[in-house]
Amino acid sequence: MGSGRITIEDVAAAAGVSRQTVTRAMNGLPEISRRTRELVLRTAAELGYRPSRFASNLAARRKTRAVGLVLGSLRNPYYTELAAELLDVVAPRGWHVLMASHEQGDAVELVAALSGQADAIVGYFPGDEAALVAAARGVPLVQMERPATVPGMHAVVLDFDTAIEALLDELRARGARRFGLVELAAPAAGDGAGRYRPTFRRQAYERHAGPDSAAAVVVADESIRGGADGLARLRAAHPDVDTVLVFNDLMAMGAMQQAQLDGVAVPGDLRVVGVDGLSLGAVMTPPLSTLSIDRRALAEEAAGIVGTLLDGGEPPPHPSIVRTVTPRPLWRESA
Amino acid sequence: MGSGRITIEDVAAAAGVSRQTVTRAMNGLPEISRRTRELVLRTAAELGYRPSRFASNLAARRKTRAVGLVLGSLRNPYYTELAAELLDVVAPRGWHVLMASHEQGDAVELVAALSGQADAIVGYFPGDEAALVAAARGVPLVQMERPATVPGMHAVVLDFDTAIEALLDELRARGARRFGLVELAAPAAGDGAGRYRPTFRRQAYERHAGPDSAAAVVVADESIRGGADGLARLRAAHPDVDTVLVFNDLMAMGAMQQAQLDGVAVPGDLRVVGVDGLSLGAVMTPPLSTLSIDRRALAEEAAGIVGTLLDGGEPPPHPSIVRTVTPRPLWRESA
DNA sequence: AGCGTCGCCGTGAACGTTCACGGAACGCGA
DNA sequence: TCGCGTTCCGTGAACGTTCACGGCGACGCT
Repeated sequence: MGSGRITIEDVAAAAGVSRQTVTRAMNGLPEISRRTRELVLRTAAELGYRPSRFASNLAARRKTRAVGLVLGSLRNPYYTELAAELLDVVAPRGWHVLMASHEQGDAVELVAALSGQADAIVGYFPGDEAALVAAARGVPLVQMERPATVPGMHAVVLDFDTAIEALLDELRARGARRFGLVELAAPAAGDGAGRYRPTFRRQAYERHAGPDSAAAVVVADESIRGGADGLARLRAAHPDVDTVLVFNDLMAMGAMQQAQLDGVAVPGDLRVVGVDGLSLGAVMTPPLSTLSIDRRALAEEAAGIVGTLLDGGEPPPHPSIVRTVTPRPLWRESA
Repeated sequence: MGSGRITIEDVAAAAGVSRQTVTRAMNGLPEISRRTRELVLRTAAELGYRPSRFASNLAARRKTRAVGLVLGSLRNPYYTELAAELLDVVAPRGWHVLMASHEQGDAVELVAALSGQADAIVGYFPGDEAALVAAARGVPLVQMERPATVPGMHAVVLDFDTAIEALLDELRARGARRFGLVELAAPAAGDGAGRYRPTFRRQAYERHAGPDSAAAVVVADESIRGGADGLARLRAAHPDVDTVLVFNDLMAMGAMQQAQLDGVAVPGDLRVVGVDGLSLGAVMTPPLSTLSIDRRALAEEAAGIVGTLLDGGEPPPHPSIVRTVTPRPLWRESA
């Protein structure tokens, strides 16, 4: 009983063999007899021996990569579908994925915790960028839906300006006269903690929905309930709104539910369109129109950045790598 | 240019300082002057130095735990909500979570890959248990919804027998006369790869739904589309079925969608009840009744097993630890 | 001048495993 | 008996970092 941990030497001593023989037994290597293998395995089990994965990986010069993924919430299908895509993208390369969400703590804490276990961290990081790269302790950060402004931080951003302009044009062609927006109360990709800052979606909306539409904005929580509540408030304050854009699909589902509750016909009385492009939107009644974000593309761009950062030339190519993905309208029946 | 990797010594040499000074600079430790810290940081960046997390964790005697989580799919909210719960449960303990899903490969491969990076692996493992524990190379496995039959494998199981009996009783009280079941084609928790084996849900159904109901079973894929397709086939073959139990909520959503498409009133003409208890079921029209699985309890039991296994007395307490969770009906309007 | 303190920096020795060897014991044919 | 191959097993030396020291100037105080 040295200083706590049971090492390979303890097992070797107890079994009356050498280190190397224990290794052979544990890892199923050849050059060991059936008898001793079983002996070693048995005594290892009795002692409760558990190899140190750190020592093992170090000694074996294993180059296995792990990327941390920080999401807003695992209860929002958008994030989990993004996670699914990222897994699909990085699995062929043999990378592992460490998961974390904002529900577990401050982004800076999450990054700090992850930095010891991951070779790169991608995802949504609210908070001060400088603090984030400091917490990362040298492991590269790839931020989503927010441009990178400090070295060490990279990004894949969404071009909402282009996307929302096109979306609103088409909605007008379909008869929309008065727009409204259900905006996010505490932007996941925002800057300050707790402090509200208009999201890129809102900025694009206000730029393209007409001068009088900037007033028809309510903020709501990022949940089904929040979306329902938001729509109720929006309609109370602006009864003339005939087309509402909702921050994301989850909230849009809540909004549609609320509309149904209030006897408002969708899309007859009110056009509803979300953002995200969740497949679950298709099973709503009516199916939800949405500004679809190509999560596969997001994942691929992020993985691409990580790849060039990790496997690329020794010096980091550029201060910051930024790539862009443009959302596209997905017309279903709700608008 | 030793043998590829840039080590701390390379940086030290390039900066004209010692190992320890580089460590101090990289980790923000005291006992170093401002000048040299910046010098070291700069040369480290130029060289593209990236500390080995394995060496670091080993030398620092860090005891950070990581648990692997193997799920069926990240596109099924049931799994991701379970993941969310597990994260919530283990985050306070400071554990990390490595994510993997069946979509990325065979469970045995996943376990083998994860075993090098995780201290324990929990989740859904189709396939031969012995092969799984072999692939785990000593790291404990906690299996969900399937009892453990070999040492090294532990489990948290679901008591569908009790739950489904109660469910069917209540459905009969509500007027159900003829039951049907949409069963899973390729059970995630099954035994063989590809080879069909009745799930515990089906076994319980057949035991309690009456002798004539065993025939009214169709198998379908684990997806919304699969559920829709399954219901269509079930109704074609058994038009007299007035109450259908669907393997999970995702498939049940598809079934409801199909019913609506076919002009079948739910619950008027057909009662539909799923399994899982997804919160998203509440936004369906009509809201989906379901046999709710307490994912928080599942996660807590799994984490509990891992905890006793890892922190417990040196010898593993028992050949196998098995804990049970009982699903409970969640009545909404679809039944 | 002597002494203690403080700030900065460097040197062995871990940490727990795997890799590349080398070597003993045994069997077998010539 | 010798030679040779097989099978099994053990011994340094890595792997790349952090920890616990110890050293060495500079400075201030008595």
